[in-house]
Amino acid sequence: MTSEIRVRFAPSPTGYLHIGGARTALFNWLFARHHGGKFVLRIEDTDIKRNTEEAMAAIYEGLHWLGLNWDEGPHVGGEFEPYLQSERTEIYERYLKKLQDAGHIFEDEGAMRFRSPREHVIVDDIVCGKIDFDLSNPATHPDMTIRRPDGSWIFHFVNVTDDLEMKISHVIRGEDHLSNTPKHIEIFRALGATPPRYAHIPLILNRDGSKMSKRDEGARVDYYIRRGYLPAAVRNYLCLLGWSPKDNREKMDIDEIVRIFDLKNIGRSSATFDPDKLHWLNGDYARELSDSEFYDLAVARLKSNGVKLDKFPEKYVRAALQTCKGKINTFDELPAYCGFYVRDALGASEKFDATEIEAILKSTAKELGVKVGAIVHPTRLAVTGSNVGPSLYHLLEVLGKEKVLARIDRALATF
RNA sequence: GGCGCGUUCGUCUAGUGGUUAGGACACAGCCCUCUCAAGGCUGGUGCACGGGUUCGACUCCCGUACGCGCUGCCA
Repeated sequence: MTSEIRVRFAPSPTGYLHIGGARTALFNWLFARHHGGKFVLRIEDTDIKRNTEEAMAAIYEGLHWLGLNWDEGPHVGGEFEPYLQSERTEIYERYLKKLQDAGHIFEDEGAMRFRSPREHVIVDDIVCGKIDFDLSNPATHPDMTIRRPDGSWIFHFVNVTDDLEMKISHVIRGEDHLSNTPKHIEIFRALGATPPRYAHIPLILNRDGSKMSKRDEGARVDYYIRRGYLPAAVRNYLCLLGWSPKDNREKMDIDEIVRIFDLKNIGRSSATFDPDKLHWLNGDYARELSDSEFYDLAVARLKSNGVKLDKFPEKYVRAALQTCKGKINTFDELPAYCGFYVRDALGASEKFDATEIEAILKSTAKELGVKVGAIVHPTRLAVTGSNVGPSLYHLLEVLGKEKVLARIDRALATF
């Protein structure tokens, strides 16, 4: 008998990876990594209507982006192949037969139903504690269908069958499944098997307390990919939703989280997703990027936005982007932030450097008896057309003497 | 409706009988400063409500309210 830790993430291919699902996957992954166990990916595509290749690709992409690699599942294979429920029909038939032979199944207008033992079922949940469910009343807990007349399978049955067949030791899933758990335990027992341990994690809600749904753009992982978030930051933020290191730490290295992750430290109440906090945390990660990492990400971002960086000398681009490093929280803010750099170009002249510019502006301000800001602001506006932006001195240096003077002249002529 | 779960600043959370109820995001002010950020400092806002138990409850028990989930031949 092995006591190997085996957990799974079993999403239905809906066309995108839900942020809540991503966190469920993350917690399973953390648990597996912490214990040196296995993280299995299983696609629950019993509902053929929405089972498409693209829908599954969205799940793979999201998990990859977050760095949640699976040890068994699609693409990587494993001892319990296949990992798509649509390809496991024979296994389900076998298990159905088993239940039938043991007298747990009856037919109802062509559908197969599981006859409940009609007892109390105690769910001993790692997060929620012991909960007593009374399933004795058929009126309130009808016998569940496990197979439709057309032969397709119902979630409860195939989910349990696969968990059993794949030797899943711990089921870590959303709390929306808590009420389903006693039914699942009934099937395990009818199959003569010991149910896995359960850990139901709190749900992630919207600002208004509603469940995050596909309608909310922030509910999809691909939204964060598109908006230029850093996967490590999103992952870190997700860890903080429902789980806590208990010592006030927030920004944490994933290796450290793996080291201390414990289901015992998962909370009981649902959490509201806070875009502001994620934005802040992402900024923290962005500021920590090395110059080259920042440069690579920035260039990729600008190019995907249609900016033709090839028209500019790399030296100029590097200098320009360098002044933006540490200023932005997400990369989708970059085009608007530094766009003026590339509207038209001019190489920086040698003597026209930041130190010199700063000295000139400061001495001029002193002569005029005004604060430096009184000069800096108009200059910035004249040169950049905006009252916000990177450090003026560096900005001017990078822009170059000729262009700067030309713009100032033009601005002055306008008034 | 029935069953289940939950309820600490606006949000994420720490806290398991005695704390000035702590941290973070957001917000406001100040400092720094060429702007914006970043950083530093300061500030306000919180234990859903009502009963118990107790010398003493945010912490334990009961109830109420509110929220969420399940109650499918969805997953």
